[in-house]
Amino acid sequence: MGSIQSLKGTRDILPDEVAYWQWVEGAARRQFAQAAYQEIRTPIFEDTALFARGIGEATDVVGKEMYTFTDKGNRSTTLRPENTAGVVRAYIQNGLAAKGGIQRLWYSGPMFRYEQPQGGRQRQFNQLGAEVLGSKDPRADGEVIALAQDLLQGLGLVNLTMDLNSVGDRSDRAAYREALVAYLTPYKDDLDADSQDRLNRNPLRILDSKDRRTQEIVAAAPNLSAYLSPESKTFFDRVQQSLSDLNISYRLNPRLVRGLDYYTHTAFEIQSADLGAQATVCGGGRYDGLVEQLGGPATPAVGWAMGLERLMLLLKGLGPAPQSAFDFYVVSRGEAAQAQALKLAQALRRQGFSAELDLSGSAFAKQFKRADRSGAVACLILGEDEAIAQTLQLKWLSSGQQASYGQAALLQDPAALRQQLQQARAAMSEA
RNA sequence: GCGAGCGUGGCCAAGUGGUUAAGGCAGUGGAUUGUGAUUCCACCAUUCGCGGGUUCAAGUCCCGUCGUUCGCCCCA
Repeated sequence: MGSIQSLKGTRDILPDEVAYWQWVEGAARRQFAQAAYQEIRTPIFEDTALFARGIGEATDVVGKEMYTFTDKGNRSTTLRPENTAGVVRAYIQNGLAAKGGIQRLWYSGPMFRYEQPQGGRQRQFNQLGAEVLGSKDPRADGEVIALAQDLLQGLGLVNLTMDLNSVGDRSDRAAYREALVAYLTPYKDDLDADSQDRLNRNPLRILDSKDRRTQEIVAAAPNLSAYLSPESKTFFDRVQQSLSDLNISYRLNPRLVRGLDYYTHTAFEIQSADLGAQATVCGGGRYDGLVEQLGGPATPAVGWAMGLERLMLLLKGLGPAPQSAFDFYVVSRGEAAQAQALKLAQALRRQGFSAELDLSGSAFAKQFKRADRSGAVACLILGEDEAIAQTLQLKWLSSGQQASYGQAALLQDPAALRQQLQQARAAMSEA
């Protein structure tokens, strides 16, 4: 080879695939606008301390997956591995809390984790996310989850399941952690190696180990739900109530423990059986302590993040992305006609039509073949004869019908032309 | 970071040590000097991810390396 390749775990999204991305982005943008969520764009790299403090030193994301480097000013800098910490930082720094009320935010963009790539997992990947800051109302949890569900459903994804759990507040978890460690310690030697390691560092993660022996041991472990305070229990009940009010189905999973330390109370994951080991399409929950932990005022919050590459894998399995057909393909032959075609294409675009100009200069037969494949609704033909007469032929590609127009006359009534295109398009989609 | 599989043109591939690396799709030019299909012809990899080794001989065997796929870990 010798030529430079994209780095491991990164990939190009080529024009054919971009149709899916634009489809998803458009749907998300509309959905968020309807629910009064505003877009926020934060930097792709941040102070390393933001993630260390926000996500938690003991997590795998911080411990072994961050792209961290020292910049020329000797600052420890990290490519964001997720965006909740960044959004919270922006919320605090820009005084959004002081504006009062509830902030509903969404974002979309690349995240970076140094991991072994696999289907549905890359080193640079894109997440779409929603965050509601400033509400401790359990309906906020319901709203945010419904938004994710509606978006996925609107894209035609129906074979998804959602797991739900409450991980309680900080003191609930501390009490549970103690009980869990007490239960697991006698079995220490029977746990898988990773779980043994986690016994001190992050024991809750042992709950969703995939190791069979560990699973057997964990099956009889004390349940987190038994350690929830009455307040936490009530809150979780009300979250579930709001989900059933919204007709959202879910499965209670007492083992669901998410890998980022900031989660409190609600935790959920939306999964697909069609993604192999990377089943989670969307994950999130409540993080009532994070804003304060990062130096802001005590602020309850709830949100989620969706893995767009995983979403694309699912959508590709369902069929092609919807695309609107192109209006005109312009073919020409002869110097004078070619010049006129160039001007014609521009005039069409200025009237709001889409027009692709054939630049090949090859035989008409070849140009028509390309017109056919371009997906255009109609073809405009300018040859030597038309150049002299200042006319053009308009050919409807699906019916083959063709008519002659004066070059100036074609655009005299754009509304009528637009209507004709619409009719031809409708006929195309019927066929 | 660990374990296993795979790497032949833009894409899909045949090839399992012996002279010139099948075939299909796509592409380009032509048969058709002004009309999309079909058909036909021509062109399209001095080289099999990369580097080294074994051999008279390597796409084919060995080692390394890079990439990729699947699983673990973890997550979106």
